[in-house]
Amino acid sequence: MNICDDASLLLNDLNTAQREAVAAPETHVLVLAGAGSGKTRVLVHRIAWLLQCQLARANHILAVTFTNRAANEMRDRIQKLLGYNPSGLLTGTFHGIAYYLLRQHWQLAQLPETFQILDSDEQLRLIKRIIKEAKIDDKVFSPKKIQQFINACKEKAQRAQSVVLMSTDRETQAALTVYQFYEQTCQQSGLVDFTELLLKTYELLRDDESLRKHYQTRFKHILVDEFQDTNYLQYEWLKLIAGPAAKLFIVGDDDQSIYSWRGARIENIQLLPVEFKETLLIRLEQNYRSTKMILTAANAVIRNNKNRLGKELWTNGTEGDPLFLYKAHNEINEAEFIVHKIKLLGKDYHNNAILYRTSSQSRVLEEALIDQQIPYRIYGGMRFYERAEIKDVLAYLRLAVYSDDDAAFERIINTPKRGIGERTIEPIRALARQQGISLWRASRLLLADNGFKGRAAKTITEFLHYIESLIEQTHTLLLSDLIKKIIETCGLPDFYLKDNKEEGQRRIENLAELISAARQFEIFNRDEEKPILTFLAHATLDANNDNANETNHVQLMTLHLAKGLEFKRVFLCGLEEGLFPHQNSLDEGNVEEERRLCYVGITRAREQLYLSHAETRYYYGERSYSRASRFIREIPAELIDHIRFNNAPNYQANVKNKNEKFAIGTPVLHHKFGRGIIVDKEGQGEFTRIQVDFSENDCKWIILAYSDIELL
DNA sequence: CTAATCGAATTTTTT
DNA sequence: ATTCGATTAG
Repeated sequence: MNICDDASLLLNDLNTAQREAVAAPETHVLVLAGAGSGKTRVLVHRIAWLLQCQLARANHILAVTFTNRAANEMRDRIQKLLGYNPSGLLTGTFHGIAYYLLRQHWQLAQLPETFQILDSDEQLRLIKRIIKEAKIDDKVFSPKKIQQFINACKEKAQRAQSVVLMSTDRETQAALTVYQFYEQTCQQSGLVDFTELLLKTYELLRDDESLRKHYQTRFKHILVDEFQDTNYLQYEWLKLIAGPAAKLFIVGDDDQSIYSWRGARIENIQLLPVEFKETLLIRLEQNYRSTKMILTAANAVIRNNKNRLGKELWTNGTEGDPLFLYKAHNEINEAEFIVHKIKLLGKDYHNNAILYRTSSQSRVLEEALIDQQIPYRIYGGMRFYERAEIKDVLAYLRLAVYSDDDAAFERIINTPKRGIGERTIEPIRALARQQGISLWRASRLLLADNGFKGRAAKTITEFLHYIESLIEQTHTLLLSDLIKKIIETCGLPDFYLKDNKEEGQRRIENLAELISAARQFEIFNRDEEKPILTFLAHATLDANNDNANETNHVQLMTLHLAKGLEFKRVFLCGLEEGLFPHQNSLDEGNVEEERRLCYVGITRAREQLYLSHAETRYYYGERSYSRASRFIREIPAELIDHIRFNNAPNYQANVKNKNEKFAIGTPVLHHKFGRGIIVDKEGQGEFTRIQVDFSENDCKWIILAYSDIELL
């Protein structure tokens, strides 16, 4: 048996198309992989195939994903499949790999060895600071807009000097000025934002021929997952690192492109076969996840999009249940319906996912789940390393490792409050700007020159001494002990407690968790040469500390977060015009992306799919009324079962105005059931009982009324 | 310098 | 409704 016969075992449980992809000859391959068609499987098997057929050694292979979740999953599955962990195989996110390259070549990239990664939050803070310093009117062009502008420029590989302005209006001019200052500050403070990671490596490879040759020779096979999410810079970056010889193995699905608002270019996937001649195109259309009903619905919806490569999912699986549709009176009623159904459908709560368009929709759902005492977990929101307390402590650490880090300096100079306010900081900034030095150096200079008056001099001295003591300890203490030390001595815990007792306690617990995380890190990275730097990068690049407990919870998340996941039962809620598709997308003329989002949502379900919409819901504290989403209409009616739900035929509340006389036909508003009219009444005074029709054609609700009923 | 108060803005989110 | 930020009063 030769090696390739052995490897053919890898092909055993694959279908024809998957096999064709995995065992493809050494050319470029573009795999159009529909939802649930086993794309990760193909990717992982391809790597194993290359290794086992000895087409490549592990260090010849580069595998790129977008999220850490995907990268971790890929690594796990490769190890499971091969039975060992191939050393030298480089897998990771675009940003993770770029970071790796910059750490290797920091000198060539003209960075300090201890350069720090700036997350979007810190990037925004920095931009705001610069706007203030440059005295630019932030009402003309908001900081967020400028942040987007800068990132967009970088994603087009445009430096501040080389920006090609589309328009020369005042706003754009101002944004460009900020961009210039921002670049300067980052360079000076050794700060690299997310996009900069990619841009810097891109420039490095572009401008340094020997380095470029080195990597182009090393990587003979480059595999990319979720290619539809790449932006311009990532694509250019990829082409550069691939060079003329490397073979690309690209997996993606244009129908699941839902990140255009973040710069993802669906065109890349269409461009690839044109730019890389002799690309083998393979479609994976057999779906192993969902029932026929669900797939038919998904196909029917996505068919309404004009701009697609074309693909139709099919399955050998069962017909399955029809889709269920519930029309709710309002968002509370919708939530009650979903929770009621979940309760009815058994105790395997983790089989249920509730998906929604906007995260604000989660609150009502959460309340309904609490009300019925059903365990749940909301995904998204604040992640561990994004929490203020964690970032505060890490800023101390950053300043200790690299004192010129202005972002870290600004963050903690007066956190906790030590009486260093604007009056004191402003001269430091001025000096720093004037001399072209960091805030840290400026404050030392100013102190030496007796530039601080009275109290300021004392507090600044204390602060500088404190940081200096930390700097010394970076050489002696273990990472986790250093963090522990910082927490104990910096005064943050007391500061948090003083601000808010309960919240403060939680923050302190998180700080304890940070020490554990550092300990964990030490254990898993024993031979790490620069543990502090790597830990800090890990904290920013992989902010998720998700101890995804596989416990029995209903899962709540936005549709965006659901991509790549699957659930036995999916509740897709808030299917209303204006919400989903979202009004902003309609205004921008980007319904197709919303439709792809809907397609993603539908194809998350293995067995049952519940759709729901509410006739009215609260929106920014105001009631709004909307029609059912067009996406519901795009699903063939014969696939849909309309369901009714009668959860409160006798809703009781207290009379607010006992002597009120209610006439039949009076329009009323109820916080739970929405708008209706009084159709009947019995009794009077204190125990008046009215019957209200809250939906013209459905069931009637008898209300024993009325503190929360408003007469209209 | 800090605390309180008022007003504006509010899709989606990874790295 | 709720949050964040800027302005204003202590």
